[in-house]
Amino acid sequence: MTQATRRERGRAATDREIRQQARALLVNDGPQAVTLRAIARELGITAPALYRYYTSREDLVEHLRADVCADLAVELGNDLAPVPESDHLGQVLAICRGFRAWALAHPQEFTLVFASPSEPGVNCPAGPDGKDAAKDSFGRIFLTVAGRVLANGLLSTRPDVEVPAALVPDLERFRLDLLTTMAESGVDVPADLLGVDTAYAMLQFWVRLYGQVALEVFGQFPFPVTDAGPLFDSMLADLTREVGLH
Amino acid sequence: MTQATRRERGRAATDREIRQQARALLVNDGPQAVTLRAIARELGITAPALYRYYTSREDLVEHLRADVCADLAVELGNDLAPVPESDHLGQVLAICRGFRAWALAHPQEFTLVFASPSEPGVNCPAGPDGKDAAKDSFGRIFLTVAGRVLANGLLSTRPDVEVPAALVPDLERFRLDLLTTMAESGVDVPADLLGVDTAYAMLQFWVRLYGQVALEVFGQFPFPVTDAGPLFDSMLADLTREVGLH
DNA sequence: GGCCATGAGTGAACGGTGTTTACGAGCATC
DNA sequence: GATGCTCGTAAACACCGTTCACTCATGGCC
Repeated sequence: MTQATRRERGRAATDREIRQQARALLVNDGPQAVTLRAIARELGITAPALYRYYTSREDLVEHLRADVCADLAVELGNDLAPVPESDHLGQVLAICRGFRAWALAHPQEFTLVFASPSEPGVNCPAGPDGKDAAKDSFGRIFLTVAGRVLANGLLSTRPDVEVPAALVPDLERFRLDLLTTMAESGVDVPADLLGVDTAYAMLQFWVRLYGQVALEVFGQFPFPVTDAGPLFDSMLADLTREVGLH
Repeated sequence: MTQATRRERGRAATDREIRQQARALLVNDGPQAVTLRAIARELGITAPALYRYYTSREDLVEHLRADVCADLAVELGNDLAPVPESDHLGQVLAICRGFRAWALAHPQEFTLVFASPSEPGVNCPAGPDGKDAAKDSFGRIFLTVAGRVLANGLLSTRPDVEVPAALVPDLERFRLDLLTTMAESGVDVPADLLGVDTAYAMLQFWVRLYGQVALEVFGQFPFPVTDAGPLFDSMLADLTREVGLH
């Protein structure tokens, strides 16, 4: 079981503790509170000791981002679990509502992961294939649901919206990426069911979902909204209707 | 002209300089670089002197937010100027594109003003009427354009989308707020042209505009996008079509 | 014109931060 | 048992926001 040596186990344990405490500070007191000295204090060690685990504070925060993503992924998985796999609309609604609920419940984490203005490549510790390794676990769960919907031929792109020509090359790459990712997740999507138009529809879906959630988290309504829930559901209904999901 | 005394003029001048330097630091080196000591250093004074002007660093940042808003408002005004007032669609496009361009060109400022996770009341120095005084100048310019469109009866809400019942009270307040604000801006909008459904449409318009811009600024696309411009224009076309603007 | 309150700015200090460096104790291995 | 490697410490440096006691020019008032 634990082939790791005694030292390795100890190291892994404190590493877990570090991230755990960092996370607690982030949630309870905001991002400016996640400070090396505070983390060390909670663990009963001194700040420089943390440099045995992370090269800098920013490095730690980066790993924190990945942790948050992973947690979000399992949380969305839990939201998805009670919905029967055959209820495709229900699954889509569950994951979208789950994402919103998570974001509203964890604004600090949401900001850290989804609203940090950083040039690409700095923010995300890219995996060996150049992809964002951290957010992948989160994206995968979205794509698994989307894949199941696609595999059942439940999506119908609107013929009246045409894909902007300038986006076609990017979308083509996205399409291939989707197909491989879905295949990895065990969902077999016939390639002809996922055209460039479908990829475009998925992009637009995400844009609106992300946008609505971000607006809610940052409270950027043009007037005080007592309950944004119905607004979100209205948007969600519009969204599912537009992609032909019923 | 300058009735102010010598001291008052000096005070106002250094205040301007403070905000100017703070702004420069924000733009060039990010929010964490706008530090009291750095600002003071640039001005050739010491940090405690800044406390004669602002009660704390947070207070200064708050005023910085207002400055940014005001600048955004005048910039949008400039974008709007070359478009003839009769070209309503052109005005709407100009202001939306202007907002996007500003956000992409000033990500730090955008984050500061539009993506800071803060409970309401803390963030914005509310005016005497309880409204967000800073963002008002920015919202007003949007509303002026919207008002002109409305006054000409160019908006047609879709009959197939119904307003969520839970939002009606909020929307009613928003509607009245809109009418008074538009009247203040010199645009006379007949009250019957701005129903709750129209207010809802305007809300949705803003949600999608804000959402798309935020997504672009934070680069949260599910795949690398070489040029997001066409995507934005596509969304904008969709948006104007949905509100019946042609 | 002289007086004095006021207000801008200073310097030192306190407690906090990230980070580097030199050093010591303990574990794993030969 | 000696050796080397790893985790952790203590001290130090350079910053940061903020407070406080202090100067000193300014501006209103007699």
